Amino acid sequence: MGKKVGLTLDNVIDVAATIADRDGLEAASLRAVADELGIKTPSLYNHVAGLAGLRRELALHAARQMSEVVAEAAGSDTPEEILRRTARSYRRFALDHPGLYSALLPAPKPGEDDDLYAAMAAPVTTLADTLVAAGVDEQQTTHLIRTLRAVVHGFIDLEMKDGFGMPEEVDVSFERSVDLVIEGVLSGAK
Amino acid sequence: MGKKVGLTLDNVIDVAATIADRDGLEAASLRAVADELGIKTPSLYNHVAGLAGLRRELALHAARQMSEVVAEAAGSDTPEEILRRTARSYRRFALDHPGLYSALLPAPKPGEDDDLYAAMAAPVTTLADTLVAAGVDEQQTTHLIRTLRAVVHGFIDLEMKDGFGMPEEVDVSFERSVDLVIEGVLSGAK
DNA sequence: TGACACTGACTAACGGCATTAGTTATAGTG
DNA sequence: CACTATAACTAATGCCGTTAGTCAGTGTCA
Repeated sequence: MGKKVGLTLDNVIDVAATIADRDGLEAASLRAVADELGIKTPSLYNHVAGLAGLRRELALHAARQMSEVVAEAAGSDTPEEILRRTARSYRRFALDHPGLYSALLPAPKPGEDDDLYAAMAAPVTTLADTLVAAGVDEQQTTHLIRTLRAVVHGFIDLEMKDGFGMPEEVDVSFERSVDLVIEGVLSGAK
Repeated sequence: MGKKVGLTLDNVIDVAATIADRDGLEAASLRAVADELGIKTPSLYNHVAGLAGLRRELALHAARQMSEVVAEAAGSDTPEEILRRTARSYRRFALDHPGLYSALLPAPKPGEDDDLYAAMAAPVTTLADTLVAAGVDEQQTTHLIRTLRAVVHGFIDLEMKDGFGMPEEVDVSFERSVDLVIEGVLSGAK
């Protein structure tokens, strides 16, 4: 039968990411990915360490893309604008790639998977630098970043899982949520 | 063999909730619940509509408990204090019952499961009433509640999935996040 | 060029889980 | 006391992940 199809890890990840974004992370099973690639499930083990490995690769893939997206947003004028654009980009990525975004949680423990941990920490680090550069007290940044992350992630998660009743004006709500927090963060402890 | 063990729906839910809170929602499988109850998996179908049905019952159970918890917090003096206590109670419930809290998402679509929808809407409705009573413009409450829910849920979700790097002072961060948002919400558009 | 190891596909088999269909004994009701 | 509904059961199917063992094509090196 078919031998040496010439499959690469990137190939596997791309297919898995597509399925995850289309049908949800759960749907990106080894079976589904293998079928889509035209191979049998066990053959995937030559590229990926089982389902857990596939999930890990997806998380890494997502973290890298997210880092790029967030890095692009860092090229603005004022700190407010940087934070606003970062938040918007973050949400846009999540809505465009719900499967990949889901793969981003849970995070690994600090000592457990250094590569993944570093990749996931990158956007947060960028944000931290921005805040410090804006004159925010370094002691406070930890708390402030947590607030920002909480608002943005919470909003996205509720939005994706349909936790909001009325479907309209969600964009407006997001803008207001982000503005409110940014304002509070930058004025409160400068 | 053993017949008529005298099992009730509440029994099933209690066991499932215990497993979910101890080992995670995923671990509350039909198999695990049946084993714990001393019956075989198919027998559960006499009490619950499969795994989806069990999850639905867990969500309903969680929503009712959450409503109680939130309702208790509504008995404070100032609107600020009500909101603060509500946020704290919400988080405490999530940390005490991580499995049940997970079952609370995703929410059903408005027309899909009216009982569950109503149960899950109750805490939000309580909050909305509180805000309006505090003099917040009714037009704005939708946005404001979304902000509050986003911060609280986002914080909890990141906390539970270990999305925060440093383990210490998470309580402090939560208080600051909530205070910041409450302040902004109540002062911004009163 | 030809032997040879490596790679990456395969088949076979197992175990966990959810689900459905069909069976049977118990418990409550007339 | 018979009858019916209930709530347990067994048996069987299918999906999924995983492991072990097999085998053919690919590239390398003497």
